[in-house]
Amino acid sequence: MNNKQHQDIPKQYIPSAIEEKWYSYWEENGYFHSEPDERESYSVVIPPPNVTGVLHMGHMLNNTIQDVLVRRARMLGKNACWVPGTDHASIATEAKVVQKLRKEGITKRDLKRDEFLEHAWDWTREHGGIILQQLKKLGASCDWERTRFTLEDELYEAVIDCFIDLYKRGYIYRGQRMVNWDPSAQTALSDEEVIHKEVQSKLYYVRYPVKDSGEYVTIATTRPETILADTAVCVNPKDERYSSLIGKIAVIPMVNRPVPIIADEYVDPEFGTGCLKITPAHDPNDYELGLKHNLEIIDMLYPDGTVAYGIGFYEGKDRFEARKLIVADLENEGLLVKVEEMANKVGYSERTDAVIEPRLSLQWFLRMNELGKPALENVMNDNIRFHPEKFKNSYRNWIENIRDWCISRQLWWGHRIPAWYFGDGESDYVIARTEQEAIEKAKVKSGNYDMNRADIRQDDDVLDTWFSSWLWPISVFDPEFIKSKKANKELKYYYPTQDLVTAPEIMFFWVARMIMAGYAFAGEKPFSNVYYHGIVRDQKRRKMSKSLGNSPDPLKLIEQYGADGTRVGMLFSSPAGNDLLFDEALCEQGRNFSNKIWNAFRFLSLNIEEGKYYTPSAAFDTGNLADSWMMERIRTTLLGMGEDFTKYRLNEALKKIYSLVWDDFCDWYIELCKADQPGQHMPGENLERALGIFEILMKMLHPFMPFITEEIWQRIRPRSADEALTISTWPAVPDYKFPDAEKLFISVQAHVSAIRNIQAEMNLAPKTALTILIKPKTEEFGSQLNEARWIYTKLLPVQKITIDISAAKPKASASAVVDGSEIYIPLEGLIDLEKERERIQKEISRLDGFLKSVTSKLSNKGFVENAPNTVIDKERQKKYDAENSLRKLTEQLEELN
RNA sequence: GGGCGGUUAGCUCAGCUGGUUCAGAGCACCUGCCUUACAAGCAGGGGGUCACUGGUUCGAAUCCAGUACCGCCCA
Repeated sequence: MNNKQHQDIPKQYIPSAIEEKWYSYWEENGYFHSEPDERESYSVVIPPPNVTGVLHMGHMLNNTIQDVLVRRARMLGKNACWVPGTDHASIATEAKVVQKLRKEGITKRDLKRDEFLEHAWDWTREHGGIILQQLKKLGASCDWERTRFTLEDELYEAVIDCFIDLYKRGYIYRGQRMVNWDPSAQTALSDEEVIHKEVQSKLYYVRYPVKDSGEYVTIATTRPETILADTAVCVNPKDERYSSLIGKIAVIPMVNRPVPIIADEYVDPEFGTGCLKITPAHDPNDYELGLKHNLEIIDMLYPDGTVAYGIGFYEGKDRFEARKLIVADLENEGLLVKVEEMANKVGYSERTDAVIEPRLSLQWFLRMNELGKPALENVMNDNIRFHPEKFKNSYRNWIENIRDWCISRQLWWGHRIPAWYFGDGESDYVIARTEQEAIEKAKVKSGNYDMNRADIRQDDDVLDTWFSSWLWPISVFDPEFIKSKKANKELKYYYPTQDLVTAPEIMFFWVARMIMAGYAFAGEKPFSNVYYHGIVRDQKRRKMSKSLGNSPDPLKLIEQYGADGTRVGMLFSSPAGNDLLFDEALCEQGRNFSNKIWNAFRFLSLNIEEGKYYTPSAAFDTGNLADSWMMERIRTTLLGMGEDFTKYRLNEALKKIYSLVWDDFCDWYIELCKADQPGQHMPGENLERALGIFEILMKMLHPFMPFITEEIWQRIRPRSADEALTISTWPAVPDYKFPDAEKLFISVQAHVSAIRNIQAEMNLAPKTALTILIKPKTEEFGSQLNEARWIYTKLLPVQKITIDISAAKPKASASAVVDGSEIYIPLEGLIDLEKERERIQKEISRLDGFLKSVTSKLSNKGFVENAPNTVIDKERQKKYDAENSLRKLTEQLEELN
């Protein structure tokens, strides 16, 4: 390194000036591209964001974590492959397109399927992939040549193949079932897409006349409008209050429908009146009871949630409007007994936030029982590891209570179900990849060999988005695999992937189903580890969302604090599985750290002598205490970080390197490298060693802060394209150890701190030259300290330093006892006796308290008899040391009086 | 209703295998400093009955049980 290239290093780090430069450099040189080779593979598939989405804080966290893992794996010499891509997000995207069209005065109903899809593709082309460009700003080291989209031709085919395959295997069936109906999007939803929220509702008590008796039976309901579709009243057979009613006929109000009063254990006598109205068409439990007791099923709602024709009341009114109307009417007729306030759970659509209506509907379902078995087993036995582990429990709970998956959606944007109908019967359909194939199959199934394309029609519906993304870890590598069953080179090499990084909220939607698909199609897990990170929340613990407007713009954060600073900010308070209370102050801390690193580098640069060239040195001076200590610190930090990474404690690993760079390297090591006199350059060999250490630190920091580390790495010396930091190797843990050097250095640090404390407490001007007298605790320690004299001189304004085991405390001096050694600072004329007494008294009481606890421990018979010898010896040593120090301090105090 | 997790400094959280003064970090706070890099900095400092109660143990923030409160997931 020479100074030519380091002129005019700005005093403050300006990330924007370098981030784009290095990202382009990395990309141009293909560092992120991976091809199968003889190395061990390390693959990660991105949780594909919505194709038309924009980067939010959740993506920032998610992708920062992935990038750290991927970059470190790359540096460990693995063939790292991070596959990026986007999801077509069926319902979310379709909703956006519908909304956009509405603004243009077009309703979906006005359009044919093809026309609508054309609009959707326009929208996708316009907004699609923006998010991937944004990820580059974050530094994400994805293999962009492998970018995938769930609705691209190849992946589309894979999903169709998947449907056909599962149908053949008997896992997919079509049936009339109670589904979650979203009246706003007018589609069925899976159980997972329904969010149950607790709301304040009203419980209405309504009287139904009992036929020919003059009696009434009172039911309680939160949805009185469904009374119109009641087909029974049910009581518990053990409920003596109602036993006389069983078998009689109740008359449904308004519609005057006679219905049976039946008995079933299902009814909870404690709830409401103990009398349950049964509406088989609009409640899942009622539906089951309906089947059991063979009740009539009356559907009273249109798909848009309005009251259907033929019910006789409130036709065309929205369900909630109808609720108000029927309550008023019931009241007028004197049938409304009372209304109670009640908290209950109501299901809402995850996407449209509409209140879900349970609705009887003909849909496609996937049987989950068999698929769930290997998926459960391999998570419970840690073949697939969850981090943190606690999520195994909810995963188990979900799979063990799993119900069949409703996979059809009444939408157009997505993978169209490959079912073709040739009649109106429930089984008048065939499953086929193409229309031609469908015609042939339909001929066979119907026995009508005159069929042509006019006689069949394809199912209008598409498949649930997750029915495509559950194939993601397979299909991104080999879209043909589902059909061919023969893995291509890529799938063989990259599958199973290593780590999946995602949020627990999509554990059921996606993670569980990927695992099922992995075993169902590849016979193998899709990934070995799942890292669940928390949700990014604001200071009030609210989830960050666009609608709340409480989310900062990630790109603005990057602009303001740098990508590196923002990454550090996100990672800092984000242990796995814990929610992150986002605070810009964290990014600020990250930016400050960038600046610190920058200035450490700047300082070293400023020490370069005109015209000289320096080579960073990997060798270090074993005779130099600072070097040995620093290398030991690097060694233990590498070990610690390695352990943190295996446990996915990225924030811990970051904290370790952060502290190594800032607290050790900047605050101590660089200080000790400095020349003796202001204005002088650092000695050449010091500089080269410091640069050598700096290189190691840049490597250790690179996965977390890729941009600034690459910039400095390239500034330290000129590098060819194969010497970029991004593709360099992670530092090996050195096999040499210097625990003694570390120990000694820590003692010296403690001395320096004690002296600084005296300086501060005695209000000495920082430059007041000090005479330091150290009385070491042992002869041997004294000679060790002698070797380290230069450290005191470098870090303190030393006039004279004496290390002498027979030293006596000079008059009017401040003093301290550090680990048995005594330090005296003569302060003739400067000392404030009162303050010094206070200082020492404080230390005495601290030690006194400590001594008491140690003594009581040692005088405890049980302890001495039971504790291991090593522990007892330690306690005795502590007691001895404390007594020793206390004695010295007491003497010092007496001398002051 | 079922399951899971949490409660440690003003705030956000570490504390992993019970044993070092183990009660810690960052931020915030107080004091002093523009010291040959960095005021986005340096040095020094104050601050917690580890939710509560009981148990196990020679020894508990740590293990167990109960209580209170908070959060999440599922029905």
